[in-house]
Amino acid sequence: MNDDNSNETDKPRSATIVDVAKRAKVAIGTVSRYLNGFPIRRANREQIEEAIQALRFKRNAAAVAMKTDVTHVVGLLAPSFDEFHGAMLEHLSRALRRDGRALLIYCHGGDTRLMEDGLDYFSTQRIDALVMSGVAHLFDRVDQLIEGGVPLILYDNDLAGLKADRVFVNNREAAMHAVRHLLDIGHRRVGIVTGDLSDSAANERYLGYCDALTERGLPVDQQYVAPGHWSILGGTDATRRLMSLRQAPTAIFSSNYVMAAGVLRCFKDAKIRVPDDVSLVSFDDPPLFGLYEAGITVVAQPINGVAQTIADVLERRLRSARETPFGTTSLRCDIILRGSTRPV
Amino acid sequence: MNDDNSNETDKPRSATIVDVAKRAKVAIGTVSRYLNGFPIRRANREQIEEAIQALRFKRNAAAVAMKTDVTHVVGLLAPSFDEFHGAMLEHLSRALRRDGRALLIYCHGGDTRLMEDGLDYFSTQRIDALVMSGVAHLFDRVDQLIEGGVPLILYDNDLAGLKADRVFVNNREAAMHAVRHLLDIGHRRVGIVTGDLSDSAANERYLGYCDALTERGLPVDQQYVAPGHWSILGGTDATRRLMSLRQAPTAIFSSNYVMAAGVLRCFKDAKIRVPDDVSLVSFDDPPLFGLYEAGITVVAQPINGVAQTIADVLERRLRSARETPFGTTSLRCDIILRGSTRPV
DNA sequence: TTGTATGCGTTATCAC
DNA sequence: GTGATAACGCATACAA
Repeated sequence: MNDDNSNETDKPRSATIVDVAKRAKVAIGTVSRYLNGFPIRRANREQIEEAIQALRFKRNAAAVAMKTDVTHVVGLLAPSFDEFHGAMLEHLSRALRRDGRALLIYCHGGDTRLMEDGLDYFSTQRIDALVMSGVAHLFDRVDQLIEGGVPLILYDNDLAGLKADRVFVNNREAAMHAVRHLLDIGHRRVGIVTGDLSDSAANERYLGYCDALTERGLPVDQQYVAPGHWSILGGTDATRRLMSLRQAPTAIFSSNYVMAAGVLRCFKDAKIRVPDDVSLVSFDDPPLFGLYEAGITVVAQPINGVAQTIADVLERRLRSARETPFGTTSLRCDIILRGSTRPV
Repeated sequence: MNDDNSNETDKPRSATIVDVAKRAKVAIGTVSRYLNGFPIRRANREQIEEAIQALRFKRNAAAVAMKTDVTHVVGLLAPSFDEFHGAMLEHLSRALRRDGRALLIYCHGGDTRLMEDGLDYFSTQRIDALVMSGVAHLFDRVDQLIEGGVPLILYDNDLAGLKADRVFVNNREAAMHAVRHLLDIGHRRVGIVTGDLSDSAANERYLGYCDALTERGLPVDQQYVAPGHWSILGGTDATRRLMSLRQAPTAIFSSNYVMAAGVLRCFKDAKIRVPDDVSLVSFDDPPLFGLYEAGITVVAQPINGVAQTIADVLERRLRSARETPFGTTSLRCDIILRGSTRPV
């Protein structure tokens, strides 16, 4: 008899389905059926519910996972949880909750070793699916995970060739519209601060920039293309380079908000005023951009929309087998005109 | 014999410890011993390692959890993942990883129903510990979790009476220093935008504000105390109220950065210039505050320090039994002087 | 509908 | 050190 719980120091063992069955005076299978929503005789149901309440019974997810191979946990692998990924995480977390799932997160900070460690951890934890922003050199590891039966959903940045669902924004068109706006108000020398062009997101945005120029019959002058490596420092350096050109640009398009912060940093140091001296448009719309001086004109990603879509796609794939063909969704970004741009 | 895996559509069943044992020609127990770092005969070790590689074996965390009641997963319950909680999450995630743990997150957005749902989900998932920012009306639910054997660590906001470890910042002193700075440079009418005073964080910061005034022999005039309810809108409203006083304050202290954004919003709408017309100091230092015009003077919370401390405390409590007395750590905040304050 | 029995992948407890 | 074997808590196939 283990009825005497003599060791008080240890974690108290919580009630199991057996305890519930015993107390409700029904069979263990009946309790299980109740828990899984199958029809139950009314009297039994009440007994069971009473027992569950009284015993504070909570299903043991580990045991369920072992039986069913379903954990109701989705892995999220991200480089950081800044304004962008943080917002993503928040919305995604809520959206997944709708279907009874939650996010197990792993933050790799761009470190390859950590990414691989994260993938290992996830496969040990038997996550139901993986959501991540693509990273090129992770192809093999991620592919193994997929072959191991873990559905993958890519957001933000693509990783071509993977058997995965994808949810992106229309990077190219959005960037094109942003730059077109600058051209519309008379700018002719428009600089771009790019992310790493090996990243699809950076490349697409760069191509959009080219599209806008080409559309107007303007050449793509490489001296106006400054790599900012997605970082604030990179953004500052890139801007410094751009602004020291003999023919400095009159407008700058930043491929993300982090680098735009770097751009602003440079402007601040060099006493360059926005938009009096230079116009600025940035991808992403972190909350504080609306407040900066006259406000920063931005390409606002529909982060919530991306999160909802990921949750939808995930739910469908997890529910209806795995045979569905993989799809790519592309969501439209809005351009928000604020005070950081003005006609030349 | 299930050696023929005829169904290709389903999730392929991954290798188990049994497969490894078979291939390595050792007993299953030996493999387990190897996996858990116990001494193993050299020849066996090599066999096992080869098998693990070849079979791509990954320990099944669900099975381990079932046996040991340890999941290596820590729950994080937060209202949102904005700049503050997002940064917290990022640092904490990394710090926990050091000890082989990861974060399962749940975002409640202030909704009581969601909080309770989150707690239920966590207890089903058998998290090893819970990290959260205290919320008053959750006392009973959280207490149950603790009684159920889940260690709790509180950060950001206290929830008095709970058997938990606590990691906070020196809210009161930090706020006092911030307001003292305003007094030092000659301000006499200093307004405060407070959070919900039922939250310890808001109250402490308010008390710090009072301390600074009292220290200088100044009265705490309630008309200068404007509740901003932690929200951007609340911050805007509060500021509007403060600035429409016949004797409007010449400086404002905002109890967090979200409300400070609201303050700035109000200033922008009312064409009030910072710091020419009014000085501003805010709690929290989101990345973009350093760039705003002349920069916002802030009380910077050591978010990384808090995260590391939480990880340390957690590790200790999870390792060395539960009998250790609960502790409260208070970390010091730095004041970063930037351009949003100036002498009257 | 309900009860019973089996097994999921590990760890832990034994004798060896 | 090693090899068998009994749990862990639950879902499920099967017989009733």
